[in-house]
Amino acid sequence: MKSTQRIRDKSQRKQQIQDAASALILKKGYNATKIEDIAKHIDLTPGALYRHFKNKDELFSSLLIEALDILYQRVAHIQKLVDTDATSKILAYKNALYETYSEYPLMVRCIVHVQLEGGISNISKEAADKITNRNREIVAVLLNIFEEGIEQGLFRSENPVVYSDICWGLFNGVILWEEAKAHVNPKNNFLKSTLDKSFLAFLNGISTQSLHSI
Amino acid sequence: MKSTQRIRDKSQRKQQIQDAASALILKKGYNATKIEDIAKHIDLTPGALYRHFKNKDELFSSLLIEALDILYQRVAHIQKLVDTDATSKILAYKNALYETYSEYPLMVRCIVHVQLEGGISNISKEAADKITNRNREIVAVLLNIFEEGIEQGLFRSENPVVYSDICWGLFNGVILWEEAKAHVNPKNNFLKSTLDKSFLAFLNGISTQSLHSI
Amino acid sequence: MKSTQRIRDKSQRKQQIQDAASALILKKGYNATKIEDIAKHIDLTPGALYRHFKNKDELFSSLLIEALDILYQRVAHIQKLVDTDATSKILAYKNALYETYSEYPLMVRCIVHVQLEGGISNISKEAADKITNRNREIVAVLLNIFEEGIEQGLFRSENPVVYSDICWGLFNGVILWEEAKAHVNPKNNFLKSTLDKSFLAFLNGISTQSLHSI
Amino acid sequence: MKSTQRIRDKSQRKQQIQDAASALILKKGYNATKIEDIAKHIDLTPGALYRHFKNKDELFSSLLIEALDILYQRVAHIQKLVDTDATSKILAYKNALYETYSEYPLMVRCIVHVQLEGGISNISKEAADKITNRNREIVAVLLNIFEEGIEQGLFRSENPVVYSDICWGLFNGVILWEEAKAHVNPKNNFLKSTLDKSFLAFLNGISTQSLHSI
DNA sequence: GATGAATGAGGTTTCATTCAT
DNA sequence: TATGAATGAAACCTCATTCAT
Repeated sequence: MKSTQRIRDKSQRKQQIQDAASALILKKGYNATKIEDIAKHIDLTPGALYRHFKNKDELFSSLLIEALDILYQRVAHIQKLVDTDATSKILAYKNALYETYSEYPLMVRCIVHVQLEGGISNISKEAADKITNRNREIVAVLLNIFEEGIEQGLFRSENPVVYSDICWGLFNGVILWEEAKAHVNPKNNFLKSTLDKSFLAFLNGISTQSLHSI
Repeated sequence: MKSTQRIRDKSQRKQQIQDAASALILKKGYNATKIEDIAKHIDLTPGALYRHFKNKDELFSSLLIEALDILYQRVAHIQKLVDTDATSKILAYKNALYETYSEYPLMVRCIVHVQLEGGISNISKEAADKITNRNREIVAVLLNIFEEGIEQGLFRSENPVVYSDICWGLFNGVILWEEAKAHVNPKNNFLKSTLDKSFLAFLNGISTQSLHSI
Repeated sequence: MKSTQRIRDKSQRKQQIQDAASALILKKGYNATKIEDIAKHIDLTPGALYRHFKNKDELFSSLLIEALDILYQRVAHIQKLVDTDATSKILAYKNALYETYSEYPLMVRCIVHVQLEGGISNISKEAADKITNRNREIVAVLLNIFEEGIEQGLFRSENPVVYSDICWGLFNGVILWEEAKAHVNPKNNFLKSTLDKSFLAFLNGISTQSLHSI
Repeated sequence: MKSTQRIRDKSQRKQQIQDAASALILKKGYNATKIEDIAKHIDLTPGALYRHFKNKDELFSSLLIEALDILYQRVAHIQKLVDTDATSKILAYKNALYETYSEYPLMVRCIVHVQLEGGISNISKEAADKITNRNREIVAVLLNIFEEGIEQGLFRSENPVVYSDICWGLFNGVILWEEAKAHVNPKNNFLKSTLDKSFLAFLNGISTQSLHSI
């Protein structure tokens, strides 16, 4: 059907724009990435781009929302796992983060950008709310796992919010730091390995029993 | 003496500009902070600002350099401590980071900004080099402590670079995350406490013996 | 075809800008000619101008490059003339200079401006090199003619560089002087006539035989 | 006497400023030479400079006026020479030009600058008139010599204005051209020699008899 | 008389966004 | 629906000139 074709085309084009934006922002930073750059990168004109996204911030936030949606699907699934201890769930959570980051490498940048700039200015309330809520949901999962782990006596007794905050800080911080190092010296990319070790160390540090896997 | 007065005036004015810039960037983000905002904030015209800083990026980088210089003095001192084990030194390092951050709250933002934007564009080579070198020196101290700790058998055997990378990621990540939370809800500011706990957990996780202090 | 139309449009607009710039600089001088003046003169906004020229100096240098390219074509052709003595070739060279100047009256201004300001600051290395090289090529032609004339015994024996330097000084100097006079009193414009006489006098002065044409 | 001392001081300071301005403009061009540069160059402050010159253009024009006054004294003297033929007088005129230029190397730049920019904007009517009148007087001397030479049958019959225009163009043009060459390659400075040859060639070209001196 | 920080007006340049074609 | 030139609103930055000290 013609209309289906159209919709697919439109949707593909949208994806194309997002990919281009993602790649360029990743390389040059948000402010250094111009609308015209993005358009040119996929043989489009600035005007055409505005048929798909209301403005630059809306395009940017769409990247974040997409990543957060995928991430949510992945972490939501972890909650439901049975026969899995909290420690493994945290590691699964970390893997979900990492996998989503692999597919949407802009995810961390977006999150940090939002933190640095205190939000995204020119987006609809809906988009802003969606980001806030998804964030909350995603963090809530982590919180739940820590609560569970503490209840089960696996983790030392502590406010689970503290644990979840540390986890998020650790993830974003390590990604950011390793990205920066990889940017300077692209050959030595130990991102995944460092990330894994950081989580193992942290988990080991809050566990009531020594983890053999370390 | 007149000339002394003048020098103090000039130096004070420079500090004033840096303070205003720091406060505004902290509140609104780097790009959203306009030269005119900074100037107005201290009852000055934009032009006057350029007597003290060659351009916006140079002003910005001066904030980072100042913080890094102070930070370096503090961490350099840690290296020389005797009768102090590696674990305590890491905690001292973290405290140095936190204290410097308390005085120069923009420090973390700057570091992250530089990582996000891939450097600062309009600064002199000297300024850029200074930042790079100070950074290297500061990280080198951390690296040394970890090497020492591993050697002494206090920390599990691992590439010390991994440990130092995790530390930096952890510090920046936690600060950033807690800042963002405090921004949304200024009353609940658990930054220091969460940071302390994160380091203790991490240290505990990599220690060969359980740390009693946790 | 649409694209052809577009290209012509773009190219025409570029020409329009150059014409406006040329006219205004001729009237008011380079520094007194503002980007906004040029834009207004052709019902454009300053910003639109930057789609065609990277900056003011690049626009300015484009005027010079265009003139030098045309000039080169004209003088290069003279070299190849057979059955033409060196004296006639010099006169042909002078005519080429004058004709190009007639079409690009900014040519002399540009050359002199470059000499006064010691170059053009904000242009790409390519543009700067192009100017330097074209200049060299154009002067080289004149040099060759003088070498030839000296060899043929038409001109008194002398370093041909001296002759060519004098010619260039003479041309630019007379144009500049007559332009200034015409500026004060537009009615009495003897530029062409004075230029012709100056070259005849100079050629007569360096010839081994009296030139009947004077 | 105290007041005499003061006046001398003031006068010396003024000279100092003029010298600094001259040197800097010569090196960097008029627009690239900032008031603060000039002041710093002689350990002065911008404010102090304005005690001696009403504004930048007034300072600039003072340089021109001083040179023109000296030049006038020198060429006026030539008119009164007896037992000197017109040809020698022209050469003396050229020497006066060159000598003045040697002492006030900005002279040619100023003249050309005025021609390029169509005058000097921010100067008093008196200053502007002084420049115009001195110029006229100086040119008048040259004109007289040519009239005399034509009358005496030394120079070919021609409108003497044409001859004087060519002379001025030749002088300024050759100086400008050679300055530009010397700027690129300071070692090969043939300014004086080329200038002399240019005048000899020109004079020979308009003479009714061959000049032996060439 | 000197100082030099500050002004203020104006310049160049940038770019997200629009809109006639 | 796509085009891409143009807009327009700011931003950064410059510097001759002033003026309180």
